[in-house]
Amino acid sequence: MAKPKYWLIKSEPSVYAYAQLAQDGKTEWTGVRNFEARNNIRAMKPGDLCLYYHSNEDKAVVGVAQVLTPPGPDSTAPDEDWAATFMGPVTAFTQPVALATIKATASLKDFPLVTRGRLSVAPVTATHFKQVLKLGKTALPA
DNA sequence: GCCAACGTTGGC
DNA sequence: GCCAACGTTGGC
Repeated sequence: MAKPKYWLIKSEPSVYAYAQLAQDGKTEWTGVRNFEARNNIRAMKPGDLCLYYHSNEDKAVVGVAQVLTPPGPDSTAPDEDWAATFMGPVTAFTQPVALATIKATASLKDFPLVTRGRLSVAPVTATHFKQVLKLGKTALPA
């Protein structure tokens, strides 16, 4: 498979937590209602890896998800021009990486959670992705 | 629960 | 095409 791209996706744990994704095995990632986030979804391809951030209650990156399908229309808004993909679980972090930790890490100064707090789907560099994995004390499954 | 940040909308 | 008003998000 081609080299994956990396993303940050956000969800409120009370709406759809990572544990729910792990339990479901896959879910349609819907509800994005922001043009920039939509365009980011449209740039996704199967095999891309996503850091999964819990906003509000947790304020921490808690795991890694992966893109399962090419982006298509958001089935929750069939008459509007939005996008969605199916996501599957990859691994939960051994240790969640708190927003405060990310903000306190100099090399993550440009991480999208810091610079673009409200963007729900954002690209992440391979370097940042690896750093967050390390902070989460987690390795990707082989 | 408050408020700051920011994206979107709509009037001009 | 600008910009003020508004609504929503999300950290604190």
